[in-house]
Amino acid sequence: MAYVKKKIRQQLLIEQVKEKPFLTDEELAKLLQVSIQTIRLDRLELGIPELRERIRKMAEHAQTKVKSIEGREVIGELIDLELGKSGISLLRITDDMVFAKSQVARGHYVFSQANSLALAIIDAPMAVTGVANLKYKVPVHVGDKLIAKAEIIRQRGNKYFVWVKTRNETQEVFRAKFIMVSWDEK
Amino acid sequence: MAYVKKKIRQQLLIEQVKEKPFLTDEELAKLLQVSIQTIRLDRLELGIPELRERIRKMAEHAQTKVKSIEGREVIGELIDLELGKSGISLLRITDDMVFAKSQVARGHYVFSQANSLALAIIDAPMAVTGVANLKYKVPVHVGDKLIAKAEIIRQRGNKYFVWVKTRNETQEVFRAKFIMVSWDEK
DNA sequence: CCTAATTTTAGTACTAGCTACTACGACCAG
DNA sequence: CTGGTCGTAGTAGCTAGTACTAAAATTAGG
Repeated sequence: MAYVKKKIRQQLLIEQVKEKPFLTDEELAKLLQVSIQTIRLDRLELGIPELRERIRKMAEHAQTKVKSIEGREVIGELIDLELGKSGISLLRITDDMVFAKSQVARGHYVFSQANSLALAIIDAPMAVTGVANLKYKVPVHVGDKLIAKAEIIRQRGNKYFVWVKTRNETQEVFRAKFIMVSWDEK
Repeated sequence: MAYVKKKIRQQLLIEQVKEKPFLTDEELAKLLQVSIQTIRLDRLELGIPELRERIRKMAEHAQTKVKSIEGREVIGELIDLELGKSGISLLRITDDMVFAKSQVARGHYVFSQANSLALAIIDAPMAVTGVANLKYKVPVHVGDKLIAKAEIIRQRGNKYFVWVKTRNETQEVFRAKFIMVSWDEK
């Protein structure tokens, strides 16, 4: 009987910590109606770190997250790249990229993948987007793996005409035409 | 002389804490070649909270930040909104939005502001982007305040035609035409 | 150069929120 | 009734501090 109780309590503990990571052992003990020592033992058994560790990890995670967004020149993962010709990138849609209500991906993530890929395949030190024509064909959902294929179809002076087609597992979801403009440092 | 030194040291302290918030007083003392007590006094004077407080605030911030990104339907700050008609949003370009090399803003930030604003002004429970035509007129730099003005110019069934014009302080930098598609839950 | 003020360092007592450990009593099953 | 699991209790020790007092060092002013 007590054996079962323990498991239930530990389950509750896991839930509590997940929901409210800022609770001290003392507060957890009061919540679960046991002594502090029991909480500590449970944490030890379950491998739950102490309050300070939990908070520190959250803060560290938040920091590295910010940095990784900063340093990322390409949205998504570059799978293949032939500079001056074509490129392929992959982006997995996570739940923070979609609208809470509809679970449909925000348009700018799909755009960002295509746009940054279009930029990446251009063989020039610096370039910016000049013009873009986009067509969203099918809504994209959480879990979808978006594969964007970009191709330079024409080059005229410092202007590059790039086509990007994005597919999920089953169909084409997005299409874009970019005119990218490059320039050398003056 | 020492009066100046103190100010310099406190300035260094502020920078250090800003850059690496995970340093203890002891580590800071070693870095700045003074005793722990001096660091504590400086923190007291400067109103810098202790390590644990700093970390806790970061973690709390990270938590609310995750939620606010989820909840953030609009990139930038909504300044004005007339549902079904028009809207204005402001986005300040920070250094993590630009290319390190050229200091020019990545195209997708400008797009995201416009796209999310176009979406926000539509008076429907759910909508997605269908088609977009973009024109980047002038490169945008760090510090620029982008003011995007969106206007619904035509509505045909569940299709909304939206124009967005984005200016910085001096000129129009971006222009977009969107066709947004709305739908009711089925 | 000496004194006064400022700045820095040293040290103590106390705190939260723990870990790691030992010890004891309750309960329950075979 | 004896062994094993559980929960509880309590101690020592830790980190990274606060809050305080006091002394030493430095510096500026006269």
